[in-house]
Amino acid sequence: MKNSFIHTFVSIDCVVFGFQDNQLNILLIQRNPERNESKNLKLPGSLIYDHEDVDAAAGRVLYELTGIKKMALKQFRCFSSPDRANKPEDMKWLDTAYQPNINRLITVAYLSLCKVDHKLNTTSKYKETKWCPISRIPELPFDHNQIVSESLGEVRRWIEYNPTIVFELLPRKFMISQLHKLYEAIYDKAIDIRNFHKKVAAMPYVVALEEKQKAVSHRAARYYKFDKKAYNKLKTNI
Amino acid sequence: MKNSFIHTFVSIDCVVFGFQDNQLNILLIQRNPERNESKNLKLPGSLIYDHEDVDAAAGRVLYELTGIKKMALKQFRCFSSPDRANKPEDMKWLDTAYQPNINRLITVAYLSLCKVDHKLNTTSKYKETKWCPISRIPELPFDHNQIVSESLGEVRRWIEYNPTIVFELLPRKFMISQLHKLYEAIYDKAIDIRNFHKKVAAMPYVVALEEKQKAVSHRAARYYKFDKKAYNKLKTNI
DNA sequence: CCAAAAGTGTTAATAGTACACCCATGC
DNA sequence: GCATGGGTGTACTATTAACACTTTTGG
Repeated sequence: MKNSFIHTFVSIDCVVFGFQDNQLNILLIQRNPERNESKNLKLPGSLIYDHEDVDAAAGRVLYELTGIKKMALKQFRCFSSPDRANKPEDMKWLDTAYQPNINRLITVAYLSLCKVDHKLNTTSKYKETKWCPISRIPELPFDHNQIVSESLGEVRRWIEYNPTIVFELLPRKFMISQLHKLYEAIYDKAIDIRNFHKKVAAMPYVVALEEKQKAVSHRAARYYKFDKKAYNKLKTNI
Repeated sequence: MKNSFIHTFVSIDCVVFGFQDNQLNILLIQRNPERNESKNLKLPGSLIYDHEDVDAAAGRVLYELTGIKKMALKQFRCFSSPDRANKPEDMKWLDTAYQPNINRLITVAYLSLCKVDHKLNTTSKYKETKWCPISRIPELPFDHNQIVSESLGEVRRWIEYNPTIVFELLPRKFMISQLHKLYEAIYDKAIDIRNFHKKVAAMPYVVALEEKQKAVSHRAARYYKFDKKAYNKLKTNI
């Protein structure tokens, strides 16, 4: 090679958020499922195939992981430091997982959102997965810790111009209290519950169901659902 | 190659905005300076060197273009369609400008902002440059038209969380009317001038100078400047 | 009747929008 | 004195923030 332009493999890595125990969690996978070590978790990701663009690759990885064909997905940044894949253990893993002599690897980071109670596809290459609270992310390979640390801000920005994506994190039927806790987790601050009720009441796309909570030792909460049609109608009217 | 993971060159492309004649303009360069054809303009960009990450490459291109070492810069999206570099004239240009047989090329798009009266570096490889109004961008190579079409929305989002970047587009000393026209151009709508004065008055980092316009056949406008220290102080107080 | 969480209204402050006239200057 | 663009204030509206008690239910 005469010049020194990079000629490189390209990967995508997904920061998949879930909501559990009133906290945001991130989905991590075991890098080497056979060895069940700790300190062996990473973000789900993949090299990109010839026929794909990066969005398609992210969609593929998420499909393999969750079985969902069109998950909410957002590209947020390309990570390309020349040093990002030169730790010995990371190079060794690339050798065996993909192919030897990957000298450089840039990655395009994606956000996605997933209901934690969704059954994950354990027949795929992602056999061992783990929801990990964002406050306790272990040491990860490559620059995955940096990717994770930039992701929450991106989720907040994403919600700014598409407030409906938060419902990807909740069950179909949810209670206002769940939505409330979710917002508190995302923005990491207390939100007044009365103002919050008012705010939700102003969202025509959050509709009350007849159904209520059962067998709880306090006043039963009403269930709500997200109505996509109502949202689209709202958007086209603006 | 046994498998079909992409092994590719990577470039960056910069959408450099300028403000001229009350319109946003984008800086385009002649692809082949010797042939001074029309329909031969492109976004400034470059392949990435071994020692660089994408931010550094964008900084390098902008430095070569403008002579400014640390231009305001924002990565906004990776463009990676398998088809993006397979028009015959684009492949031919890659052959001569870089090297033969570049089978695939992904690019990372950047935003930047530049004062249009800044002298551009015509001793570099970017000899022929042109400020082109965003309403009249010609047909560009690769997917540069798509990149441009996504860029204005990104500029708006950029301003959302860093309102100071707009001053990159104005002279050091500017009049409220210039700032006003700039906002109108960016948001593509009329903005009431009285409310705008109020808004500017509420920005402690826009400070009035003693100096006024001279030799104009109407009341002379006051000059203002952007005070970065005042902005940083404000930010740390929040 | 008590514990536990659900649900509900009012007021104050702030930010945003609409709107029209006088001012300074050169010619 | 007139044409040109500069600069100003007030009233209305919408949005956001602060704040505490009653309701329902199971045990």
